[in-house]
Amino acid sequence: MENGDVVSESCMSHEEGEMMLFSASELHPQMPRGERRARRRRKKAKGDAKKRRLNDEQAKLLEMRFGEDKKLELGRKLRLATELGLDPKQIAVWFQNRRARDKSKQVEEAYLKLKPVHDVAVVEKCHLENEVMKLKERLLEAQEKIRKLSLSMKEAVDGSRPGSSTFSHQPLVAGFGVAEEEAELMYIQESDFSNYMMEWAYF
DNA sequence: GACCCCTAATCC
DNA sequence: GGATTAGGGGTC
Repeated sequence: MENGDVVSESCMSHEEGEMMLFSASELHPQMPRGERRARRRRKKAKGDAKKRRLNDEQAKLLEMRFGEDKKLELGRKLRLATELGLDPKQIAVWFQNRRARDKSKQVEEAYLKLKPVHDVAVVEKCHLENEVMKLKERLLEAQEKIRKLSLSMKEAVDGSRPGSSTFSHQPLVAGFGVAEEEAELMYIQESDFSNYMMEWAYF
């Protein structure tokens, strides 16, 4: 189709039009209903207006000029319009649409660049969360062990009074089901134990 | 008033 | 159905 050809009338049915009206209202909730109707009427009235498709040469030159500079000053617009035999408004619209296409392309490229980075980060996050869960479980287990040990030690200390020394060299946890190597740790000076428990309480 | 954004209409 | 042209509202 050459520049200047008349575009045929819309083949959209009334029902289709109403459906489109609905989607427009969803996306432009701020637009009053009356205004939407008026807008549709205006659009329909302009159904006879010419919609000019640019020919290859015009498109090629516009692309070239766009490559030189994406913005369009008044002088440049008028010159281009004369050069291509187009309405200056058309030139402005073309540049506007071209900038929009350029922007969406850039957004798409940025997305494609960021996506793998994002995906790696998600996997890493998953691993770290797993790690945190495991560490929390270990911490709970350790806290439980400490609680049991402190209880047994307290009982042992209480049982050795009165007349007991400040040192207790008995294996305090023997008989409480604690592993051998852990039991060895139980030869603790009573004062050290108290200090330790105070620190633990502080935490 | 130029520009951006969303959208409809139309082309291919 | 994607690409293109153009209308129209909103913003600065």
